[in-house]
Amino acid sequence: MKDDSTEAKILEAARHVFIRKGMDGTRMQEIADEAGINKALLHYYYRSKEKLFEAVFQSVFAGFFREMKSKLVGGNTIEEKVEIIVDQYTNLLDKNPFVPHFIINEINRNPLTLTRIMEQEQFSPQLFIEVFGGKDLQKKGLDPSQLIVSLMGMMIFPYAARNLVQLIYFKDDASAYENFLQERKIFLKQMILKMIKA
Amino acid sequence: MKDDSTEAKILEAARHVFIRKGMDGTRMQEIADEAGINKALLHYYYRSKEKLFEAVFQSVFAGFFREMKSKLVGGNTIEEKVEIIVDQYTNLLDKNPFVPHFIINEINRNPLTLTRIMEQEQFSPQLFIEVFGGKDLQKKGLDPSQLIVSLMGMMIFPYAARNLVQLIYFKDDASAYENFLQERKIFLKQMILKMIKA
DNA sequence: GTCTATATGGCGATAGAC
DNA sequence: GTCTATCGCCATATAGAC
Repeated sequence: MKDDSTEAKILEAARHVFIRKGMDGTRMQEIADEAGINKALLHYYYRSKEKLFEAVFQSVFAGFFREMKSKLVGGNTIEEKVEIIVDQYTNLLDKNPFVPHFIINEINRNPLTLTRIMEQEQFSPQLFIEVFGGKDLQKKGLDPSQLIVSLMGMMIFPYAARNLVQLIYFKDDASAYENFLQERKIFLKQMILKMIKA
Repeated sequence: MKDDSTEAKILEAARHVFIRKGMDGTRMQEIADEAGINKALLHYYYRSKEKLFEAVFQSVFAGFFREMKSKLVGGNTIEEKVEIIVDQYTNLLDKNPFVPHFIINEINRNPLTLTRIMEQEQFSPQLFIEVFGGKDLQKKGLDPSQLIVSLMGMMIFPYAARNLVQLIYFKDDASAYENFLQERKIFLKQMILKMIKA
């Protein structure tokens, strides 16, 4: 049963608007409209725009990290683990395509917000390093952090720069781009395995 | 000899501020302060904030594409070409670390701005596809556009998310991160060659 | 808790003197 | 061309009735 309290409706509406337009670009009126309530109520529940933004950010990324973590415990072979990571990441990005835009803006606004949430959720990059067998990689002369940053870039970029890539490569045909993203899952799994082979 | 006319000083100041804070986050007063002149002068030379922003965007990316293109004509073997692309890209990003942030914001604001400039400068992704030998890749079952999007992601992400990655992996030690980026050049060249091998 | 009305401040833009 | 002063608007935030 979905929480349809006013407070929850506001958070939900704020999530939509903030993710698309960022902190600066968002108007409180727009959030109020989307929530179907009055502007003054926003301030009644969340004292200020800044506080509302923080609440949204918290709710989005606490969930994000929690889900990533829970899925990462499964899988046995390195191939299976790679499959899980790619699928899980793309699932999250398909559901929330504006998250990369949102996160990059907040990184530049206040980098500590995100690390605080990561600590709260006990999420650390060490988790990824272990998944990829950090020791084994180093024996092969591969820096695990270089690999993980590459992985992130390859997965996130087509969403962060979606409008541009879609326009350039697909003449702005959205369904062709969806197809591209779908095929990309297979491509990514292949590439990652290629990269970690000696 | 550097152009120290008022008009040029304004564009330079606007470039700094807009790239860091984006269109919404930038105040005309801040640009005026950085240029050492009065706010009213901004409107004298560039009619509006929007027009000034467009002028900045044009100046940054016309140069960006022109430089990329001129460097891409050199090189013979595929190894040499990869070396050129990685070096050229990282050079540009080292000089303008906030460009990814800037560009991602503008992509979401108005995707057409960028493609218009690309057309002006006769820059097309076909250029990259040719560099990587698109026909050969397809024979190997590799989609050239998937490869190029991956390349972009791997190169750009560590700059777009710099503050976050630096904080997480290097406890916010900037010089350690510079080192990471330096080593990354070698890593990227290795990975790209691995990826395009059968 | 929810609304209408209003205060308060900030920002882009302009007027007009020099 | 460059400045000071100011307009007009819009957005956040609050007051106060219901």
